[in-house]
Amino acid sequence: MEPLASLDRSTLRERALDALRGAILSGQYRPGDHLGEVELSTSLGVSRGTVREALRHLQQEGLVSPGARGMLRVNSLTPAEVRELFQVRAALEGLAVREVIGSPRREAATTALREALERIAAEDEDSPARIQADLAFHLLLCRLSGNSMLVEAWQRLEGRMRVAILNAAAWQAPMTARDRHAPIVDAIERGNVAGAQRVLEEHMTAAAEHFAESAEQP
Amino acid sequence: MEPLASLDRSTLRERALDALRGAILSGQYRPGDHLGEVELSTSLGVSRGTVREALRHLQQEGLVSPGARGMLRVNSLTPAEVRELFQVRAALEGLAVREVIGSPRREAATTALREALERIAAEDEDSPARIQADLAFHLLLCRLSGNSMLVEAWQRLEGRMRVAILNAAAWQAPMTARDRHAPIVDAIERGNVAGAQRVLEEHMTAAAEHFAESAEQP
DNA sequence: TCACCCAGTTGTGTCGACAGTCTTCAGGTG
DNA sequence: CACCTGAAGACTGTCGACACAACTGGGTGA
Repeated sequence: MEPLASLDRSTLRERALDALRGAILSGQYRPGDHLGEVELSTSLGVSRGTVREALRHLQQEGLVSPGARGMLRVNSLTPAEVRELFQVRAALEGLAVREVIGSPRREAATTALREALERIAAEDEDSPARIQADLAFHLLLCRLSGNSMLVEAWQRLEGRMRVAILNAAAWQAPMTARDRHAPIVDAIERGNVAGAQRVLEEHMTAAAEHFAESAEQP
Repeated sequence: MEPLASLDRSTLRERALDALRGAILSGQYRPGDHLGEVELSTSLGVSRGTVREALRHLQQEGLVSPGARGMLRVNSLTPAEVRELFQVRAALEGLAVREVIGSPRREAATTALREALERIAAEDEDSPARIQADLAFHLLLCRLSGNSMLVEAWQRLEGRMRVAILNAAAWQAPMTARDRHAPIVDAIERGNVAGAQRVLEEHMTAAAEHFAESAEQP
């Protein structure tokens, strides 16, 4: 007789948060849509206060922003903001690259990054899972730096990144292609700080332009 | 007859948030202290729900973190986290420096930064106002980059920075001295990217060590 | 003596209700 | 016809109460 699976101890607030975040990131709510507390609480089957807390959390994540009379709306990013966002990402991941290369665990790190590369390649192009794998690669890079504050800062940007990606109706496969990411890992393996940073920078700039352009013609 | 001053339209939640943040950052609550919803709501004279929302906000700011049974406690940082924090700051402000130097408004920026420098010097050493002015200088640097996402990312770190500073019982005046910051502005004025970044990096490293050491012997 | 059980206390989690505000629109008034 | 006025509707802001889980301390039986 197998042991019982441990019970789900998450609070309603957490589950509501996940549900709302998922609904927004899956495109169920489009940028500009109004998220009413009453409507959401009835459809989720929880009280308004619980929904409210989840919405406030999403607000701090940057997925929704307050409009007139405190009413929350799904956020969207201007092309300029998209470019700015990827600049910040480049700065953060640049630090990550420097740290990874300078760390004694560089070998193990490259191995882990190559595995993440495989997981990207294993997903269908244009699928949400591929986006997830792509972001997971970059997050792993941050984690491998061993800098927990860096990881936190990056994760706080994640919501907005997903908004930017989501707004790009036409998701171009080349953006997640192996040859975009592999050179980064290669440079890390060789211990080439300048090279890794340059490749990363180029990747971010290209991505920024791609998503910024998509945001220009809604 | 002069026009009436516009009324304060802030919500109770915002005021509770400010009050709690101020209480923590002024040292009224020390790291590790338990922040009970009931206690706070009675002393602030608002309902638990309102306090609750403010606490959740502080949680996302990194000022408090959940302990056993979801009870919130005032956060403290380990020396390692302090060093990591300042590394991230260096990366972000490094980007800011690059952007400011590359922007056409570089002259106006240096003027503004020098004014901020004056405001630091105008405050008494070892005073909270001086810490405020110091942080304002760095925030201004980020703002002048024109990158709103950078500003946001920096501000999300601000809470934790203040925790780190607060934990350093002995605030050493040299940390906010003019000769710590002036070289940064000088290098920006000269358009010396590498120099500005190096000075900034040194400033951050020195600050990190200072605050990390203070955190080591509580 | 020690393990166990059982209130009592102290927290947070969640809810439903009331209050206040802004918008909208119909209707009256000059 | 333009404008002011009032009522209705749709929101969010705020509150108090109940439910529930975890720790605490003392009593009980072997």
